[in-house]
Amino acid sequence: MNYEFEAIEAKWQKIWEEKKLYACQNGGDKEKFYALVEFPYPSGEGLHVGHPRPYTAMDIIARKKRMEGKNVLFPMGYDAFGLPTENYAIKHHIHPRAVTEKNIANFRRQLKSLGYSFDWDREINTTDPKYFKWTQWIFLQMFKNGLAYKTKMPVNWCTSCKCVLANEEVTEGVCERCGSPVIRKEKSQWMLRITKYADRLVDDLENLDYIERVKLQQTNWIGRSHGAEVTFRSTLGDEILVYTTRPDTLFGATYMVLSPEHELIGKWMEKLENPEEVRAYQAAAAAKSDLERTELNKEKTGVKLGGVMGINPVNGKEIPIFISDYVLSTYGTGAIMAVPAHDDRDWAFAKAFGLPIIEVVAGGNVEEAAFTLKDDTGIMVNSGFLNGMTVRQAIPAITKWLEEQGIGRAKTNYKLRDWVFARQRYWGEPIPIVHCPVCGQVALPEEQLPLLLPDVESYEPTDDGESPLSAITDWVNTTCPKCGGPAKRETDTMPQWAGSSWYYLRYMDPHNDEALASKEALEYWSPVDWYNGGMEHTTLHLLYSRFWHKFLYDIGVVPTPEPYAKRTSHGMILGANPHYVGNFDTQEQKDEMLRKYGSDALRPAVKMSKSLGNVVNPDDVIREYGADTMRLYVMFIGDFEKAATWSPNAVKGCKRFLDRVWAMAESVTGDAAEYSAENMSRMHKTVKKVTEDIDALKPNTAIAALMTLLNEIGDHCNRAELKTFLQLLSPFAPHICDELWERKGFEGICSVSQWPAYSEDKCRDQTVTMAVQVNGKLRGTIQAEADCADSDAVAAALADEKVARFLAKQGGSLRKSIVVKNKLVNLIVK
RNA sequence: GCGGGCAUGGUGUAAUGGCAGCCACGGUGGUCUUAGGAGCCACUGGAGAGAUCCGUGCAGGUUCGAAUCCUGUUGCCCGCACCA
Repeated sequence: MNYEFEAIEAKWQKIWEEKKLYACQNGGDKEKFYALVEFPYPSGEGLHVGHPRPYTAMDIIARKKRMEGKNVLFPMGYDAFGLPTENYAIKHHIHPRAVTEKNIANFRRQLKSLGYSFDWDREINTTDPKYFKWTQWIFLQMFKNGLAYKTKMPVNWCTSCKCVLANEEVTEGVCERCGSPVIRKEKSQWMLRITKYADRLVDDLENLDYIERVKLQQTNWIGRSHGAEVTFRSTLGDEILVYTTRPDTLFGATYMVLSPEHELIGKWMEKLENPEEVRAYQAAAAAKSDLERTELNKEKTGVKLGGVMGINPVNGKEIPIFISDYVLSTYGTGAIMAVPAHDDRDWAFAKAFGLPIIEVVAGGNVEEAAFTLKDDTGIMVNSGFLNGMTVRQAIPAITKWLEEQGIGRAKTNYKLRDWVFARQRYWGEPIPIVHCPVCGQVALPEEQLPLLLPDVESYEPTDDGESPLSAITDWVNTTCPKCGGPAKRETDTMPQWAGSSWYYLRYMDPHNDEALASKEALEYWSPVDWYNGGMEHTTLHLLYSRFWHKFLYDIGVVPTPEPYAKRTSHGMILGANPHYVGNFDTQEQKDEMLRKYGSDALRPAVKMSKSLGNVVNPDDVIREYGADTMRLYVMFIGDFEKAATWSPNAVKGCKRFLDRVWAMAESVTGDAAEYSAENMSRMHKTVKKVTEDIDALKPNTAIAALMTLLNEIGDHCNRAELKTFLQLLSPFAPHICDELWERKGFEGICSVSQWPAYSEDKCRDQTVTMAVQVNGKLRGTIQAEADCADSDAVAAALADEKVARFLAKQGGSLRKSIVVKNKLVNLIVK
């Protein structure tokens, strides 16, 4: 009989579901293991081939841990609030809830068709009121603890989504989601005080088992820098506070720069000699989108404030004050002292405006370029009492002096901004706050949670930037929970990242009505042992959820200071680029592609997209080759951490492998309960290799080892060897293994059988092939007894025919020999 | 500009100081066949008839020995980007 994957996969998926084979318990004698993958956003397009890569990898880990006797929590759910669903609902006049339900049903079907060992009893959905009740509850705790606040501030505004965006959602000045330009807009916004946790979010990374690039990216994003705040005075008498990481260069400050939005400018405006010019510059800066600011950042612009000067506190020198948009109002104090000799941007500005450049750290040529090294390379000059010190010595010395003079202090700054936590859209969690004209912002009493979304006629965002909820007057108008007077509900909703910031906790106890999860469940399962997800979430979801978790830890809700013990990340799956020049034979065609698509035509692989027509639908692959082949291929495609290109041909190779596994199983006869002597070390080696490679997240080489084993023993495999082979393959291709296990009459179900053991001892061969080098170059190989004495190996090497011939030809005598046990002999001859 | 990563056959890749190219795709030849876009077998880094020689982006270095470590350099990818 042939390998009929369609019937087999349907059969086993049904059995697993009916037996609840992969359900786990909260508690028990077994050691717990919590494996987590990022839950998907259930889009209308369905599962992308990118999804099965991380999901299959963690499924393999979960399945192996289960076979190793652990109590494994491996859950799945849906992060279902969000704009695409809402936009689809608007376009097709359907309620977003209906769209969400339809999409989830499709995702669930697709996930089940891949045979993942999720505990389906724990499925969650962030748009379920029973779920978002607790999202709202956490928000209220933050509000009560002063971490959620509303403030008027310039925000990122997407001109197409008509919605504010978090800093993390803006890339190169455009909306990360839709690619439209983002502009700055003054708006009153709910914010979360993530900056309060900045230090802990950086420092606690140290003890986490995260891959290095995730730690680095989070550290860079938080962007902690140490420096000093220094108070300058103006000739009009005001104090101007600046932030600098280089207080050592204070004597070299030859001018100052304020951001165009700085408050002192308004105060001075009356007294300025050039108010028109200043106002014009401010207006121009305000009108620029982030994109324009980014594009124009090479050329420095600015306006000198006429009629006011700054006074350098270290030497009393009067220096000019400029406004320029290279100084950001949102970082530091929005004002800087400019030291052109030792800062690249200040240098460029000084050159453009003909300002003096005073060297205060010797070691470079400040007329040619700024000298910016912050180590012991340079010596302080032109700097009064700092002269002769290195930069490293000067920084604490000047900081101490500033503190003594009462005009400055050490200061730490962060690039991290507070999190803009509101969206002017319908399909999100309502913010459970009431605005009372008497009492102000009032938290909704917890017993009134969840605060449900009202049904509305239209989900269209309004042009004035208000949420569609603002038009639902019977929902908006309410009474104040505090004073009972008339009040209005908050009409903004939470951003998409809200629900996903704590979802891993809900899986621990998903049906709890009393708490987000029981104390016992949280104690038992925390922390997540292994979390795999995309690099694109490093500074968004991953950072946000660490922040929420730390807050929940501080108020005693969760038992651990960090949510995830280990974090790994997968590479993207790319599609073939139809415009790639390598696809074309004639020079004319190549030129045509280059002309049309530019450097894009030089990439063989690109992100899959509908417009390129290179999208692969998992349903099609499963229909043609089966889920086991699909799983195997996405794991075999290449290094898990790197981007990989989908190859329709390579999929066939995985199908062929499974066909051969089927044929091998059918051919096995007899009742051997032990490996044959001939295959002994081979079996043990493969068990070791597969065991270690799964733990090291190298599924590609584990599969290669299984393919090698099949090639080696396929035609003389005994029953014991087949049993182990099926168990090793089972996490990768569970359906075919369970089927063959049953057909061959093994006991129980392969998927939950005990993971095979190996012994180091039996991994060793009796005789080994050793390479023989002469002066480091390979000249032959010898067969030697394993672990033989070095002298025996050398003797055997010298006796080898090829080696002897070479030595005779070359002449000279043996000076030295290096033996690497069981591997190599290197003869040094001169 | 800053931070990180990568570079190996026709292709995806493997080897992380010890026989470069495991495994797979593709290719060539054979076999079976009414047929082969199925299966099976053999070969498949380059040059050479061969013994051999050459070969991991490029140039150096360390080492008995380097794809692997170090220095420099070129190209590509990712993240951040006027963060003082």
